Amino acid sequence: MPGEQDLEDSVGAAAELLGDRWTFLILREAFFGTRRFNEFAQNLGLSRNILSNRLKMLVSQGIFEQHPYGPSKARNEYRLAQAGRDIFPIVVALLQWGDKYLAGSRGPSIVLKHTRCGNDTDPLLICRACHEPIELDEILPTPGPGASEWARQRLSQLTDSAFVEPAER
Amino acid sequence: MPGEQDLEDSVGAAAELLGDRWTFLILREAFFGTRRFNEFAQNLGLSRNILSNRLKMLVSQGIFEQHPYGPSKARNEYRLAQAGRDIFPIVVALLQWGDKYLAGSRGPSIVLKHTRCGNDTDPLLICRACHEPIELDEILPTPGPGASEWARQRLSQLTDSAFVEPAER
DNA sequence: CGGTATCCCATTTGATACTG
DNA sequence: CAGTATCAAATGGGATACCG
Repeated sequence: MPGEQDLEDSVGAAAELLGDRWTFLILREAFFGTRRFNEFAQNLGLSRNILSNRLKMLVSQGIFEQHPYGPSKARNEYRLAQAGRDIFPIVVALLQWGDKYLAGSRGPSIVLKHTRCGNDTDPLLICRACHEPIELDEILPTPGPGASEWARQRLSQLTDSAFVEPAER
Repeated sequence: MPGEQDLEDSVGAAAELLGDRWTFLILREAFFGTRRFNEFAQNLGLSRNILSNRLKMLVSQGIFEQHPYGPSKARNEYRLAQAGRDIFPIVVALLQWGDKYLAGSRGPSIVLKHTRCGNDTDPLLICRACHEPIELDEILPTPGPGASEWARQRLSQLTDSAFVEPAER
């Protein structure tokens, strides 16, 4: 069991839930159109008991929805529900980072094509308010309504751009 | 040992590297300005041997840089290197998803303030080419230069918006 | 085909103790 | 403070066998 004050924020909770050796891969498969149990198992090469666990978890979290199909509806397809579709930005962010730092000399294995405009695209994060690109040193985390007292304390001590190289202390 | 064809893409590689129970939390701490061994240990409540392992891994991956400090430079600070700063979009994406689906009734624990424009912000993903927001059903993954033969095969079979609800098969 | 149950092994975890 | 070493316990993994 971890310390008492972790998981207070959504990063922790989301990482705890999704940050699993297989979960992201299952999700990636889903974004590639995979829907059936055996397709997941074969494409990823994971054993079926684990797949069963993960799928069950993901359904219980509202990330996948089961859709019976086939003769007498005896079988299930796993389709992304809204909570699952909303994971796409996370997958994109992982893809971009991996391409930049892990892809090796051959270059990225996957390129995202934006069918709306026809270009290969490299998604960019902007501020929804002012439409400028998000720069790390222009973002300050502040306590929100759900912040614990501990988190509130910590966050309110942050000065602007806390991560910027500090003077030697 | 997983199947033969997994980890072919950057999502898999990045998830394998970062998708760990503690790694994301350590990174989040770093984005909050934490730099010292004991600060990490205390704020996260993880045991020091594990922290030691993770930090070593993150340094070896170029995510953190060690900066000696203190009397006789005997101690190390862990600062985000460029590869580490570039993880910020992933953390933001996790935060947004977590806030939306896991935060509960109290609301998000962390709000990102864009100091440049002064607003609390909810970062948005847009296409770098046409500047329109990224919609899941307008993105098609295509094989890139580093794609394996297997990945190339699979991706080239994807039709437009593969994840969209299909007709019953 | 679409799972579930069982079993065994490798790894990881966290407590604790120790060192410079 | 900043780690490393050790170790028992829990966990997670895959193989296999089994069921509707």
